[in-house]
Amino acid sequence: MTAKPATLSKRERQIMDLLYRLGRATAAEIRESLSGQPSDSTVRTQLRVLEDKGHVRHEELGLRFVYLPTVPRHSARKSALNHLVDTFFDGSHAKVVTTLLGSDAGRLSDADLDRIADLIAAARKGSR
Amino acid sequence: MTAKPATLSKRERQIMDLLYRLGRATAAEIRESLSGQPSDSTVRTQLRVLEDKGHVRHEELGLRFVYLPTVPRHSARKSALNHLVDTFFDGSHAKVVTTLLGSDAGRLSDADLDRIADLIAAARKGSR
DNA sequence: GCGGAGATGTTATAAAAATAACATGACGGC
DNA sequence: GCCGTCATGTTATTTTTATAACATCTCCGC
Repeated sequence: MTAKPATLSKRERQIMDLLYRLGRATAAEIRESLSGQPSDSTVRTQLRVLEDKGHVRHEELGLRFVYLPTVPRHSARKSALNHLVDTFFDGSHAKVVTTLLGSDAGRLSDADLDRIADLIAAARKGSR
Repeated sequence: MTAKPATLSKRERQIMDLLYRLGRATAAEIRESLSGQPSDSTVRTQLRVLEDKGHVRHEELGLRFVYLPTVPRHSARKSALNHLVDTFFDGSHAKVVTTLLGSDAGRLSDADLDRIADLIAAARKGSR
């Protein structure tokens, strides 16, 4: 029982990101996805540290541990998004949206566009 | 001349974020905005390390140094946004957009909404 | 021209992170 | 039942970070 600090080092952040992508993962799975070839024991140690700090918890699945973030994805992504908006987009949601819509990568389907258009219509109504 | 690693520690990230928010800043300005009360000398040392690693550079303004990121804000924010989209939104731009539009914080003005609507119209045209 | 305020440069030290060696325990065959 | 595999637990070591003391230099005003 050590607990507390809350700040994340670079490797810890990598692991947390991975967990948020995957939802949950075993030590072995995490290890495979990490850059560098960290030893198995390295990864597990870090997971234990993260657990100490309260960032992850584990469930026992059979005899292996499955790790997952303590902060639900939804909350974490909200903070992350806000932080990014403040840091790179002057706090403007609109700037992010226009950037995304303008992106050539264009990962938006017609259905997506429809849904977004609806949201905009709704937002307009609300503000009148 | 040491150079290289490229990975950012937590404090370093704080500083970089700050620089991206402000655009440029002196050691003193950065110090003021950092949590904890790091000594002046601490901050300057870290700035020098960041410079070593190639993340920031400085210009001499009179006799003081003004630090600024080497990677232009635009590029950095692109990477940051992509990373966030991949980590928390399953790689879907649409999900981010709907989240932002749905946010009660509602930082969107009518003018913003108009602009976004235009972009959507354009996107639709493009895909037909 | 001297002294101090406010910069920067250099070097040192404490704390944390990153990595891994070594030890232990639980199946699942043969 | 014994052995090897695959997990986990414990502890140690190296590297990097984080922080700051101490030294130096440059204007500016008196």
